[in-house]
Amino acid sequence: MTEARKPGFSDCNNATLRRAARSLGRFYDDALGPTGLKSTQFGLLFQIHISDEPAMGAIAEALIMDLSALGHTLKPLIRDGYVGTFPDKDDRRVKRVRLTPRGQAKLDEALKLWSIAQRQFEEKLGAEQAAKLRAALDAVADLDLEMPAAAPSN
Amino acid sequence: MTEARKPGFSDCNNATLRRAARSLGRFYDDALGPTGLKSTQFGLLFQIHISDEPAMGAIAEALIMDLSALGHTLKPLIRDGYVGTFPDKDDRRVKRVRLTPRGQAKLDEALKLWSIAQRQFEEKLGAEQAAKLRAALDAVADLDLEMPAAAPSN
DNA sequence: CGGGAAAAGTGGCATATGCCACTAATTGAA
DNA sequence: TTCAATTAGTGGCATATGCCACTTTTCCCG
Repeated sequence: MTEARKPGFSDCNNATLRRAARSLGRFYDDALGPTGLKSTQFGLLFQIHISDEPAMGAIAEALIMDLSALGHTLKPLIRDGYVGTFPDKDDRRVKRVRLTPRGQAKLDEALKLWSIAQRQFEEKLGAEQAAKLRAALDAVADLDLEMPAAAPSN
Repeated sequence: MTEARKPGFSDCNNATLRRAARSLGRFYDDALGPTGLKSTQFGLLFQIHISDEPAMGAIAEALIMDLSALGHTLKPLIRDGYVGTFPDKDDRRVKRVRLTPRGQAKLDEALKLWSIAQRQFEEKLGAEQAAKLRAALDAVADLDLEMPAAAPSN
């Protein structure tokens, strides 16, 4: 049993990517478990940390995620007091985000566990393989994928 | 502007993977848009299609997803009449899944659009790069990732 | 300067995924 | 045979993500 995959199985790049994402996500989630953060939240806190009080749009762009999705994802972090927001001085449409001291502390705590998971993963896959994989993934993410938009705009 | 990523940015394999998944997912979702299926649903229908009336557990294992998550994901597909379930003859705990004629037709319809997206993606990234990437992703997914489980079982 | 277009978020709705606590069936001993 | 352990799913709860329709601000052009 357990012959899970058949030859010619799934050549779908997207399906393969998601499958790996579920697998790896579980691993990092488990590693971060003690902090109470999901790996996605950790990634978000980290992105905010390395940015300078970024606007929501900037975060969404960096992470290639929908702006409204970011807003939703941010809520539990705000509720738990890890991040705070404030309006931009010059453009009242813009909402900037930053870590609270509590959020910074939580990130520091999470970074320790993250680095363990990261190391373990790279031990299994090989640091070079991992680096190549990340590079390939970044290439995919930054690809200019647009549907041909069959219908001429008018 | 748009200097999204800084050097030494995110070395997190998981974050990089998710970012790429969001990006690629959007592309395939757009491509499948006309069918009303999300790329995840397409993948699920396809997995059921290539299996022989698989049990839910078998699908979950193949896709490396949580069994309950699979159950949830299956609901809209059942509601829309694309898949049906029935109890296993020998083990009443087991619930098997199969495509309905309507589901088969929808899958056929989706496959056409999927292949266009797939081709376009591989044109941009390069078929060989894509194949290598899928292989690497499968390797990651099938890695035996386990937390060291610090606490001895008892 | 006035009004329409563009930009940045928000809220609602729907799917994707996970974990946990349970229930129903089976299996494996004693 | 009987009961504890295991297996397969279900349901509830929470986060992750997207799209769409709006609202508020800015921008920019005539």
